Amino acid sequence: MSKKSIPDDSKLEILQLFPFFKKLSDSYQSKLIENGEFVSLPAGAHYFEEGNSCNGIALVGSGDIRVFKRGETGREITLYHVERGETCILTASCILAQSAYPAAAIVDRHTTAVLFPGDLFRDWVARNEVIRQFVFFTLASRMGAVMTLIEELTFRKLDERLIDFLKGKLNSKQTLVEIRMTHEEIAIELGSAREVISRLLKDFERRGLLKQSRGVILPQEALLRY
Amino acid sequence: MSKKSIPDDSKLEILQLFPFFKKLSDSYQSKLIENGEFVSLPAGAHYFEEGNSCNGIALVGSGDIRVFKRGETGREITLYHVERGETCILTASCILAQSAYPAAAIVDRHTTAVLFPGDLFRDWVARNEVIRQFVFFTLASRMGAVMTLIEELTFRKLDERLIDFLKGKLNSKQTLVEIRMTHEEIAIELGSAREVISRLLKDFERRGLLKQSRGVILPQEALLRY
DNA sequence: GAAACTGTGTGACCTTGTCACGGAACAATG
DNA sequence: CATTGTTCCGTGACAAGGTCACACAGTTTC
Repeated sequence: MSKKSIPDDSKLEILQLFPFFKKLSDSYQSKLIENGEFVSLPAGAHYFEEGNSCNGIALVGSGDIRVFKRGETGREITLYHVERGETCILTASCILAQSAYPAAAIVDRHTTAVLFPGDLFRDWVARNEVIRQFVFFTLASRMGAVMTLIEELTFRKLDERLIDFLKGKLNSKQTLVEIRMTHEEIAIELGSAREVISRLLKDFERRGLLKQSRGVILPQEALLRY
Repeated sequence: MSKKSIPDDSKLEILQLFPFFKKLSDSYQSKLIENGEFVSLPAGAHYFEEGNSCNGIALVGSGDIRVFKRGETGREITLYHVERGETCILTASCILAQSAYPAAAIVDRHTTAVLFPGDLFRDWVARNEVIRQFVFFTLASRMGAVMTLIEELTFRKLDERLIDFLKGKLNSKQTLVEIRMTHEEIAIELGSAREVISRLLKDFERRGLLKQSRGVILPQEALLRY
């Protein structure tokens, strides 16, 4: 994990992505700016391994941290991503309950964040209503998301989930842009196997829902109708 | 949901199952006793449906509430049980984040509990360190449990999961007592289908791991070696 | 351009979920 | 106790998805 010091204004820039920050009193705003550390995490860095204890919480300004579970066979499933304007609430939960981290996390794309020491954070949650609300709200929504994931895994078919996943990749852009992911990466997102994703994508291609080339998927109009 | 008033001492009896209660100041202990309502929930009662909002949190004294997800096909998967000395932390999370309940819950066995109004509970969590610790600790451990469930669903085979489940039923008793559950009930616990459980159990029976009769599974020595 | 690596395609096989039955054990009733 | 209905279990056929083995096509390295 590489870190370097940076003037307060880039910390401020990140903190301002979080609506709760603006609701804080001036004195708390300064506390956060003073005690937060600006960190820069290179892609590929292991943010957490399963069983680690947490000693800091990060508010992410840019990049992407992937939180996932790894099975004994080496297969993986992504639980969720932490991106611009979000925080890894699982870390918070560990800090507050002083328990071990129940998953692994890796930096998918180069990430910048403001990092706060765990004990300080615990103290703030105890004293400040706004921060506490933020924590509870984020915890509850992740909890809901994780339960929805269980529902998906248990009841939905993979082809539907794959189509939803691809459409989700487009929604953020709005147009039919190409998706630069390998079949392996997609399998990891959905908790499936590479071969299975290959088969499904091939089938989608035959049905005219998309075109493929090495490392690239180019969705077609037809995909959106599913 | 049937409720009836009961003298304070049965409320006290339930509250004393929770370690955090003893750590509270006398004044908070009295607050809890005064403001808690003793409730008795008959088996089969719908405690919550998905999407409900939560207006109270229950500390369970006896019985069993099952929290689960239901798929479109009618299949179900159990997320966890709330039993003696536990609380449905998901309710707490909803109350604190003022969000909707992301699952369904049903009373599996007749349950007694002490129920607190949501807004009062929210206030206590804000003011009292002991209660807040309790909430965070419980939230974190459920979060961990749910993530472990995802891991199980994604990576482990059903026969292993079924054996673990059966052994888990024994651990609480310690001896090779009979397990009184139908195949259907087991399927619901594991998020599988009745026919699949039937097949596996039949296979286990052939291999001498257990004996079966209608509604009853009688584990054998051999089961423990798996 | 040969070698090494990475990404994709495919067939065979196994596990699990689904559907459609049939039948056995049990309970309630006249 | 015979009849009827309900609950629970067994089974075969098929579909979906995970696993394994291996071939081969693009890319990068040297």
